[in-house]
Amino acid sequence: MNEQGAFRALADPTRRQILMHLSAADMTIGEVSDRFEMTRGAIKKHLTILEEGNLISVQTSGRERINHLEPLGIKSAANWLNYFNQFWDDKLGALQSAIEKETKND
Amino acid sequence: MNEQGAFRALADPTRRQILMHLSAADMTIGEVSDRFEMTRGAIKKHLTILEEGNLISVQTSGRERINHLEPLGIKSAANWLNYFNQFWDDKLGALQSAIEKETKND
DNA sequence: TTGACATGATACCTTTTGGTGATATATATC
DNA sequence: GATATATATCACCAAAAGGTATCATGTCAA
Repeated sequence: MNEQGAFRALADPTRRQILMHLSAADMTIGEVSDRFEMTRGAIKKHLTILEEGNLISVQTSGRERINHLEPLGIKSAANWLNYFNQFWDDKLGALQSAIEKETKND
Repeated sequence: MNEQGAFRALADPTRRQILMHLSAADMTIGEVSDRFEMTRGAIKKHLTILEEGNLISVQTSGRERINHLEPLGIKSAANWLNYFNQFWDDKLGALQSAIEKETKND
């Protein structure tokens, strides 16, 4: 629950692109902003919103802030969406129930 | 692809609640707005945005408009999120690859 | 300690968003 | 036809979002 922060963060295309970049490697704010034609300030705001949605987490190292992907928010959004699978695809729903069972036994 | 409309629509909590209501039953605009303390006009706007994101589709019947859940948009958002599973949960990723294979053989 | 570098923070601007209220149109129903 | 019902549309408003520019702070390196 509390998927609001995650869905709010996911609504912006720039933020989704940031997540894609962070899936390739952890990055500092500067490294992220190098990949966009936008000021550091704007990127910093996006990173803050991603952090609030628990889609990324941040580790400070000296004067750098290293951003990396965080499962929590992404999973909460994905779980919310997966609720709807049951309404049009029973087979998929059954398999995903199996996954949940499986992952609990880790 | 083109998941922007879906994610934009999902960002608002009222719209996510509407989807939950529509998962129980198809509803006219009036029936949806009866479930919220908000004007019909506001609900109509939300339904338009949900339709633009392909999260619902609408069938006209006389003077009524019947809204019902639509897999397309929800699946496109879910698929986008599922891409990230591979980065922290190999077992889950493997099982979901199996699902994709399975559902293609339908 | 001085200077360069990475980030933090703030004020400001424009556009979008989420909502209201009023009015118009189309369709049932009597 | 007259009237009630369901929705459509439009103007309007306040607040939030997305961006810039500027200045402050903390840290590394010589």
